[in-house]
Amino acid sequence: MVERGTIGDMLSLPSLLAARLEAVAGVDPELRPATKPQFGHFQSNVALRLAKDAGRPPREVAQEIVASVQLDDLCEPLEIAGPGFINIRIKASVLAQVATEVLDDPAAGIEADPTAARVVLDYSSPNVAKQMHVGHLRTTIIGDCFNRVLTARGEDVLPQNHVGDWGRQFGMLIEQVLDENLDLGGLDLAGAELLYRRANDRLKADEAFADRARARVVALQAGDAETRAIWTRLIDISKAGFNASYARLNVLLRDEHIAGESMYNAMLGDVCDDLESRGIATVDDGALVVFVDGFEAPAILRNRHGGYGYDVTDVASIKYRVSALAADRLIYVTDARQSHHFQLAFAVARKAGYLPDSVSAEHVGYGMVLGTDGRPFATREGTAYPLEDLLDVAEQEAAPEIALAAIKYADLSNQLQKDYVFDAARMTKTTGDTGPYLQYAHARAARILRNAAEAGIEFSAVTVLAEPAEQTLALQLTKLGEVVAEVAQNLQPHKLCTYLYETATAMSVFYEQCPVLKAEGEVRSSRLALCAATKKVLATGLDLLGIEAPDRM
RNA sequence: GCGCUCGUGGCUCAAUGGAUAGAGCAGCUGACUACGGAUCAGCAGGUUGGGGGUUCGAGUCCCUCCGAGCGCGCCA
Repeated sequence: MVERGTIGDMLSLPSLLAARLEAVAGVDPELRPATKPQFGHFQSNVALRLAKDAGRPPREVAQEIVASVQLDDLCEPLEIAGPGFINIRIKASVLAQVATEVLDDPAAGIEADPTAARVVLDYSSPNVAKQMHVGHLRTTIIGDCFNRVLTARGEDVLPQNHVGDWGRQFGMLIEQVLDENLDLGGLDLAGAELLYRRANDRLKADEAFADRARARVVALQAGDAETRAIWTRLIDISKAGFNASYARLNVLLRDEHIAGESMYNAMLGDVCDDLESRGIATVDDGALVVFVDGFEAPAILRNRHGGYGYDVTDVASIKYRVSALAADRLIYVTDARQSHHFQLAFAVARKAGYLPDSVSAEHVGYGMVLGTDGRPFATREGTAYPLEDLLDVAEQEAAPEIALAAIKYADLSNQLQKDYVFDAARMTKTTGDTGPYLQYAHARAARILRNAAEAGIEFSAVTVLAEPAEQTLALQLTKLGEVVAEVAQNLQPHKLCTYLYETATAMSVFYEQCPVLKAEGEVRSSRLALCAATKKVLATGLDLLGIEAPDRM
């Protein structure tokens, strides 16, 4: 048997194996999950690499390692295969023990990062007086997932919703409100968007109106009371609309996370003055700009008309988040097209000293949402597709809880930078690699546990793992912690999706091959414990994706 | 013109420089008086866009070409 303190309490099973192998091999054994079941549970290729330097046959080197490594307490006898791979199979009793540890751990094996720090996470960022559209779906879902994953790792996550609540569009909006003598009390976000369109149409057609709109922007910036009051009302109307969408999406964003563009407005002048006085920013062609090595075009802090663009706003946001919010890590979740902009903003902030080397800054760029025709998802008129309508489309295929799971899983389960096709019929299927399939596997485990409870059958630990399907599932359950750690580091949610899909598949195979309630004695109680651990892992993992795991479907 | 992202079965996607490139969908064969089959088992389907190179080993790294999408100073 394994001594107490050698598993779980101190080291995860893979770390323990790696440490024992390294003690013999002298280098990191690069332990990997086995690529096929017949190769065992884990494999190491260390002999292949050592053999090259030593000028000896790889299998001979592998033999030496196998002969001297101490793994008898954890593993079946090691095997050497192919050109010199060392294949490792964990003992069933050890698998049972680590599976039980997952069951007993409230965090299901997810460990806090000892270097946890403050993460400022920028996502969602809708625009005032516009409904959220398909483009906001991804940033909101992805950001929400990062929020949950990083929080689970013990990070101090501070969401920042960079709402578009400032800029020239407010001149025309407010002027249109005044012209129409509009009662803002009866206006919702959809109505505000119509107002936006009316104002925008008129701006193009009516030069006098355009002049008044420009003057209104000046009044807004100068703090004119009536102008500010209308501006504030438009923001409140928009926030109510955003919150309705957030509630429907079941994401964690709240009003307190709103840090709109207007918040940085007062800082922009100071940033410009600071950078100009230190010679970092220079006047070029009438604009105040910063040239950075590696970038052909400069960042434009202030245009030739004295206006501020989004380069300087994001530089200010970096400065603010590092100094005032004490960020140790900055993450911006926006579409991939803004990649260049953020690399430039980061470079300017580094050059200015606003972003010290101790603080990391990452732009997570995601691809577009395409229709089934392979083109950007848009309305028939070619305008952006409203988010609420998109949810409606999915809910025509499945109940809201299922449809939302389908959408989120489809969004998170492929590499973020790729475009993906929004195919409501496909993503809501309950077979295959979909959100609903994962929910179903969870519901199956829940049903068995429910039936057991009704029958008064008790269980406590995983003790018997005679069947291959049981072993595969048990091993799978122990990997949640490392997968979550990897996602927190690399910000790739699809890795978690893949893991959960494999877990659901392992559960389904177990379900077919290993009757639980029809079994008896210790086998039954062990299988019940395995079901409980599976339910916990699936529910925990789905929650990190922002997906609910109902007990019944 | 420069830069970024991408190119893997009919379709949608995986794959830390490691073994015979894995899944799902669609197609075909099977398994239901069931812990609710919203499932499972199996078959078929691939010279990883082309060509070089590095390596014991390349879908992965380097070079080059082809193709797709997106960016490239005063909109955000």
